[in-house]
Amino acid sequence: VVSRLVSVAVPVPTLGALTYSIPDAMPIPPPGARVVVPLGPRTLTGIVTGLASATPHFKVRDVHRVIDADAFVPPDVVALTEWVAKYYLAGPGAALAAALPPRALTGRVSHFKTSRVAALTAAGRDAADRLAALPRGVDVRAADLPVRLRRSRGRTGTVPGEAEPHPTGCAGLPRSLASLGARQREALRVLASAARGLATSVLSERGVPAATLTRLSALGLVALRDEQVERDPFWRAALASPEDEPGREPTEAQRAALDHLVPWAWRRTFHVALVHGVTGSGKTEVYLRLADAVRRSGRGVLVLVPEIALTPQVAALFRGRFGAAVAIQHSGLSMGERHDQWHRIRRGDVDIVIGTRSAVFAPLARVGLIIVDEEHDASYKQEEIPRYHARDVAVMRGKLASALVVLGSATPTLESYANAQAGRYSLVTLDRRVLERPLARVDVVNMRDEIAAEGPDVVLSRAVRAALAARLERGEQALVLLNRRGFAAAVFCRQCGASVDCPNCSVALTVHTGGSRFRPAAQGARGATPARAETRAGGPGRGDPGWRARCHYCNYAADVPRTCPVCAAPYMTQVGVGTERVEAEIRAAFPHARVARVDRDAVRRKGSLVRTLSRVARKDLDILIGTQMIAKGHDFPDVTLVGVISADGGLGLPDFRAAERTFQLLTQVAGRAGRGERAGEAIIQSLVPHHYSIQLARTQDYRVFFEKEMDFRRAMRYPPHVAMVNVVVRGRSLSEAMTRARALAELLRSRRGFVVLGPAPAPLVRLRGEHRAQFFLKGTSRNAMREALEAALTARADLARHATVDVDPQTVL
DNA sequence: AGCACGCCGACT
DNA sequence: GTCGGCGTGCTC
Repeated sequence: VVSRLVSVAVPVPTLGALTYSIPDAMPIPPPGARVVVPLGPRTLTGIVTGLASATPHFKVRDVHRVIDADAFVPPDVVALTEWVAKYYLAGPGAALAAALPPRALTGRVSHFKTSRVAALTAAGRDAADRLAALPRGVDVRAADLPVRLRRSRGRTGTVPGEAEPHPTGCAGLPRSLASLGARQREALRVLASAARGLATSVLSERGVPAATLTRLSALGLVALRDEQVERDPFWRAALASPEDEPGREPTEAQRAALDHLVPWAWRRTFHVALVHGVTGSGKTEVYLRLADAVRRSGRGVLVLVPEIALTPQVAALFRGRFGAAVAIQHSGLSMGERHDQWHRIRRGDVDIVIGTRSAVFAPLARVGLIIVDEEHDASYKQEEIPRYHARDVAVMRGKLASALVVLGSATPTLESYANAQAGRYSLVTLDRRVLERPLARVDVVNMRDEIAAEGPDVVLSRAVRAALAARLERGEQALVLLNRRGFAAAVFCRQCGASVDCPNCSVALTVHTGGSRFRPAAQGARGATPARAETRAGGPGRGDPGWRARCHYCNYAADVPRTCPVCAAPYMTQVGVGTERVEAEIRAAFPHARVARVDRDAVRRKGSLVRTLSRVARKDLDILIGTQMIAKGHDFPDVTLVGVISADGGLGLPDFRAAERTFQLLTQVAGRAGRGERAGEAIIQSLVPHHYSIQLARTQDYRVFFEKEMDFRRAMRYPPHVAMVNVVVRGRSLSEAMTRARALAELLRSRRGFVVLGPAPAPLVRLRGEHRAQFFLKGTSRNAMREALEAALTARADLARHATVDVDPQTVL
């Protein structure tokens, strides 16, 4: 008797693969096919992961329906998600969900999204033609335009607004083209070039709001219809058209890199290469040529980038070089767009996929090359279940597909560089910038000296102010980095010392200027402390609606109190500088400079980041202030100065990667300077200027940093010297969390192959109202840790529900 | 994740 | 006296 049992992964985070039977009347679905199954009182869609052989000791239920005769998710991607589920101790359903477009399983059965499309009607086309025929700037008079429009009689169920061209220029026209506003005319002009119409979302990005279309529709000039369209996610990457020079010969270093990498790609065996190329060394050109070679050999290429919205250049370059053969996957796309792209890939319409971390699961066939650009970037780690690291998943996918995996960075993670040193990866080094452009000179300013000279409130050092002034004078651009958003980091009482904390989390609230136009009174001259924030002195907190205290973890917000909530003293003082404060200082110091800010608050609106970045590219901005967002791989040739307001933010954190993060950030941001013809300069402000991560970023000496940091990790037994797992346990009180954590840790301590450290209260001891305790597993055997954890979490499901397991944690807060 | 069951506060 | 809060358990 042939087994008619299948394993099905269901979109339920904590559940393993479940066994169902296939009724005789149905064909056995292959791995990757979707099936509709009953689960308790529910009915949901799952993915077949394979045949189930065992004779179960529970009653097996029938599959309701087999949706796909063939794999919906490619079988190798199913295998990859099974590996992810195991490695990261997530349920197979959760891992599979990461590989599917959003709501593929949980949404409605219909997977098709429609777009509202606007197109010109006959009358609209007529009107657009007439408008186009008019010379620009001519005042349009009603009498010249014999188009008559009448309002809909409003019969229900019909398209409102029929228009009819009037035979002659007749008097008494109720409406005419002359009455069309500028927006409406613009809409007609834009639509005239799109015979089949344009999606309203596209139109709104081009400055035609939906209201205008509704109005034109009522006038009968535009017809609105709902249509299933192939959405083009590239329209939003308006920055696009970076200067691509495909004809240019690769540099000698690029040639050498390709001579090493291309043969590996031909070999069709699994191999990992680390490309360590300094900022501006032309890694992207290597990727493009390598991708071209692999694509020509009939195999697929997967390109992972940290965040497309931040670095649209790489995607745009690939799109420019390879055109429609490229698909894009990232979180900035609408659900419909992501869905479309996923299906394009699955159908085999493309052979190159570019995307953020989730694209590592793209349903691309015959993968021959996987590129992980900026492999050090923290955004490759997903901080929700399944807590996978896309770089590591990429390596595993390469292994399963016998593909070449290329990891690229100017500041590789210790993990990757250690693998290269150990010979597990090959190492390709590009240690010069293209065209022999020098790396930026980096200076470190000791802020203690500045404080001594200028007072405790100094934000911009004399060196940074002078350098900014020089850039403005020369018409060059500057980036100013501070990796902390908001205006001030905390508010505290100078009488009793109490700080204003989040009621739900164990953190101080951050002061924001709020969404209002309000700018802090920054009337000070050079060296003044424009936004010195004391409530009694007219700073924030005097009931000004612009000032808010916000929690960056749970979004709690309150007005900044003017008196101390504890002792009622009116001496609330702000401490710690954020990007909003930096912006205020710079605007005060350079009132004529064109300044913009980029951080998560400033770019909340869709497209505003792209707009700001393109303003930099167009030289429409002099100074760009921002968080690490501005440190990513941008290529702005006229930026000759990078200022770092404080390099110290990360160094105080109780995180063993603090130094590595600081070194990476400083090296990367310094790499934004001097990429064009003029040399660049970076100035780093710090209270601990002699810290090795700062000093080695100054000399931009990766190798020395690597050796030094590896020594530290070895001595302290931290990754990559050992493997680590972090377990966070939650409870209503800290003692409850600690009790649970102790019980779980005790179950693990009896095992061999690793050690258990803790439990202890987590650094963020309270988060969103929950108390948190944590412990670590450290050891050389991931298998031992995984098996022990699986056993412990299964044995104590009551504890497991309050525990979160993070394998290879990137942050231990 | 849902959805049910099951015990403790403020209302018809 | 009930409605409903979410803690706990279960889903092939």
